[in-house]
Amino acid sequence: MSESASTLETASLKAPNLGIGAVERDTGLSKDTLRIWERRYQFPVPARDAYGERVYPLDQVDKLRIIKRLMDQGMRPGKIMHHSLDELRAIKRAHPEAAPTSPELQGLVSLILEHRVDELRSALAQQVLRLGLARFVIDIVAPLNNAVGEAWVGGDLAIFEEHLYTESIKVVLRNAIATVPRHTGSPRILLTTFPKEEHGLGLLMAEAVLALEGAHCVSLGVETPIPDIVRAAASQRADIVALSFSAAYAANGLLDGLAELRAMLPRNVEVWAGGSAMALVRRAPENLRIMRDLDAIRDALMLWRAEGVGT
Amino acid sequence: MSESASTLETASLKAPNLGIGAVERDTGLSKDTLRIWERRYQFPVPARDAYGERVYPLDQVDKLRIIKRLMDQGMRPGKIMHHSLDELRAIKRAHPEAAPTSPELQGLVSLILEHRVDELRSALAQQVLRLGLARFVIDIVAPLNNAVGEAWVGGDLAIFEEHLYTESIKVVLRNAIATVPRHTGSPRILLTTFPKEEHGLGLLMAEAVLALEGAHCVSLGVETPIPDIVRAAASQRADIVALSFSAAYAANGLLDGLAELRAMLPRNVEVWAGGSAMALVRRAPENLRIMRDLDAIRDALMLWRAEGVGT
DNA sequence: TCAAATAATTGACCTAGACAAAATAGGGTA
DNA sequence: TACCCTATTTTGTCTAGGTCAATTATTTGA
Repeated sequence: MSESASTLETASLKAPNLGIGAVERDTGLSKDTLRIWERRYQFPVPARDAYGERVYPLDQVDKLRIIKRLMDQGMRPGKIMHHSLDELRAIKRAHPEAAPTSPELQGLVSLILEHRVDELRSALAQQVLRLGLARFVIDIVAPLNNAVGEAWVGGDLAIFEEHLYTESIKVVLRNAIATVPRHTGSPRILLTTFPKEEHGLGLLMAEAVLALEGAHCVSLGVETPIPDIVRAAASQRADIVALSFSAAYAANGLLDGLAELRAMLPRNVEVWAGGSAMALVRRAPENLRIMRDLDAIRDALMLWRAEGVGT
Repeated sequence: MSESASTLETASLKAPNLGIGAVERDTGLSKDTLRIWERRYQFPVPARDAYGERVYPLDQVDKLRIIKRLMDQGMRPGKIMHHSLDELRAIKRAHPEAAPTSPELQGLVSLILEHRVDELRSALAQQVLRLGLARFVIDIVAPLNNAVGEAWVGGDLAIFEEHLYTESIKVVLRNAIATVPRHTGSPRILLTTFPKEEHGLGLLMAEAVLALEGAHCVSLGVETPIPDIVRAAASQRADIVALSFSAAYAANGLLDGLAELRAMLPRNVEVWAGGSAMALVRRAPENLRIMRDLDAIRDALMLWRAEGVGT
């Protein structure tokens, strides 16, 4: 409602603050959460416009984004809310999630930082050729994702740079997958994510690994409602339904959703879940397989084949 | 909070209703909107669980989805809310947005309906070869999108079938774009969507048309915050920023967002907006170009080149 | 040292009212 | 008839503060 109109048309940069709806969009924190944090932790502290509506300064939005990222790694809001932006970044550096970055990866990261999209893309394509698709995904893309995430929290990477990176990886991966001969083989695997999970990169990485092993992959893209996953599995005669969850996925819905899906699916269809969402580590629900990393996917595939069809 | 746990584990299908959060996800209607509709129009009429929380039966969710779709075409909630599902579908059929479907398209639609993904994909690829990429996008993909939308509202198409279709088109388009030689040419065009606009198909269609004309396209993918679009345009030295808006895009944010973007961008960078969002037809804001269809993109490109660089 | 019980934290949900922006309808004029 | 300007709906987003189940942390007891 607010969030614009404040336009002064003075040609130079402006738009110094955002309404609560815009902040919800840009941070992924619900309006409810934003309001209750303000009450409980005295942060954020938005100004008010002429109509009494919240107006968030940009630096507070930046801080909210970092807090969200730290929470995705398991920290609790009450503990970190009162720190300054710089302190939060220091905390982050003390809790690295990535393995120590190899000089090779560092080279790719600098290409991203310098916005050399074309060079990045050909460097990536070259690595695919050199390592093969599977090793490329496991040894390059996965750690690179972590490194990019780190850089983002560290304040060294803008959102658009992350977008540029993600798009490049997607292009390279899709091209590589397209070269894998179309396999009529088994098992038949349906890939997708739950609603609210819009990150499709993990899906693509899984598809690359699976397709390479000769599985018949059908991707629904992201955000398929659960009843439709069930219908799609039936129509595609899927042996396995594979779900991907990014670190940002709302923890609560995850286990519930998986249980719901499991219950609606025929018993002979397996459910595989993977990704960097925290909720996946805690407990492993019954009757479904959790993949901690991409290598686990290959192992699971071997296992499935060893067990024979229809187990 | 509700939305599961009700699991009876009776093996057969269940999950007959959803909490308000799940409905928000699956319909795209905000919690606020769902609650106020209930107050104003006596629809939806969710049951309440043991804690007094709303529990929506599946058929009401279906009706909400249709209503959302009709509103995306410009109808107003107060007018259509009280009709039954069948009446709504009848209304829909009386307001077709698509041009009369050619038998050729009908063939593709049946492939979708019969879930013959592989055949659909090769039929599409074949059309690309036959017509060329540009005509394929303009004469096949665009009307096919409409036809699929129609079928969905008519109740003939499940969500997962739409996903299957969208993924197929994306795969075919990306492959085709990848074969276009990487052009270092001008103009340099940055493509993306605003936050909350997750439909990337329009973007891909535009990219296909533009790349074919020799423009240098850089896609950021979907949902880039406005300040980051500005930064990306600078870093990529873009001459043009192209935005895509699907019919489902929240009307209000659109014009505001475009004005904001326009104000933050240097004057010599053009802003192009296209897509099927209703808000685009009404008024054409200053200093930016609205594309009503894909042919308009080609015209605009010619015009830009005729005007010469740096106008 | 480990497990069970208790306490604190957290976010999703609730009601109900206010109000600006957008869409429609009314009325007068060229 | 076409057009513009002004009411009058209509609509969704925002406000406030309250409740509560589920999760996480801490203490206690064996």
